[in-house]
Amino acid sequence: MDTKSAILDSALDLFNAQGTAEVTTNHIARDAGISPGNLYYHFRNKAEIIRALFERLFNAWDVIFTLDEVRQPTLDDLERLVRANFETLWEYRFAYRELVALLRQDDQLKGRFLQVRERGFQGFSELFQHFMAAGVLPPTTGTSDVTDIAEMCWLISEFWLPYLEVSDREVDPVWLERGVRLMLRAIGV
Amino acid sequence: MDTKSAILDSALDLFNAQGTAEVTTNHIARDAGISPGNLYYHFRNKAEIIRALFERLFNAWDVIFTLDEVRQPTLDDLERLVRANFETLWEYRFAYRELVALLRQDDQLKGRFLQVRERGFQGFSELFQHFMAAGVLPPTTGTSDVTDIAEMCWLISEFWLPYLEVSDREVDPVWLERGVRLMLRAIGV
DNA sequence: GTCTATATCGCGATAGAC
DNA sequence: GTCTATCGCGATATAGAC
Repeated sequence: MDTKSAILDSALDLFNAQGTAEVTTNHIARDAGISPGNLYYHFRNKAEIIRALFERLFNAWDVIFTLDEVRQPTLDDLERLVRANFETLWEYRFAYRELVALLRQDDQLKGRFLQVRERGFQGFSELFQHFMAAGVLPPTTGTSDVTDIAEMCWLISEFWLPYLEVSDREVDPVWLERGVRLMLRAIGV
Repeated sequence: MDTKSAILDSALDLFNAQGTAEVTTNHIARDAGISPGNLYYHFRNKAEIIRALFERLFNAWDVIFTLDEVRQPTLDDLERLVRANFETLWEYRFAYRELVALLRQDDQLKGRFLQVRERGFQGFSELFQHFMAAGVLPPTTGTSDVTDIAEMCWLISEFWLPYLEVSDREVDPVWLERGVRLMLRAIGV
């Protein structure tokens, strides 16, 4: 049993349930079944725990957004991708709930996050180029339009879950599907 | 000079700059130029200050969303409304940055917020009915489609600013206009 | 690697004088 | 209505034994 992982598991659960500000290192240690002192053996402070959780999220993204290069992606691929992304964002829901605050508190995290996000968005935009090339999107659509659509989709991807939470709706498969549908509508299919 | 207002002004500035968790009642008192004890004469605790700031936001919304009843609204009205909403949300940007967390911490605030938001969204949806009636939107569009469009626009209204911040872009008139344009595109004009 | 014990700090909140 | 003084608490982080 890896103590470091146990700490991160507990931290994730508690952050998701109560928020990073409310959860103390003592809470995390107790939930993980270790002493507060031991926690500080594995992590220098709470910020480092948060950064480690973000790295987990980045890894999950890597898996999701690494597309099969051998064939042209389809709209089904896009749907699957968005669904997988929703599920991952739900697993790490504390992150986007508090994102602006977390990034301001930690320059190191901010830099890393922007870097990862930028790469992700670029891959996402390329998807749309593929769609145009494959004729899924009308090829007459101008470049700026494609950018608009990609950005619109990205906005939905990132904020549909917070939107549901703010609306006091259950984040369940039905509402997630609605997010997917809204995105497909944005694309115009 | 109204001390209560001075406290709220200081709190708003500090919350926007640093986040509600980082800002203590002592900070607010110092910024407002009063003693910590005096702050507690006017407000029972920090949560009450936050609720008061949300009430200010609600009032601002009231002004924005109270439409002239005598004439049919136009797309220009919609644009103006969205711009005004962006500006207000920027003035109270701490609110949507931390919204999910703030609502979970305070049931009273949560109930009030959902009530105000629900009313706002209903008024917003009615706008779209007007548009259909006035022929700005194609009348053939189904009811569920209109709901989709309204929800899409609402999502943009609420999260375009956080989206900009997460993107590390300046929240300036140019980027705000882009939000408006994205919304008009969602409507299909 | 993990524990217990503890130092240090600062926040939220109250009491009581003016 | 405003101040100063202060209590009580709990959080972060470290020291040192095992």
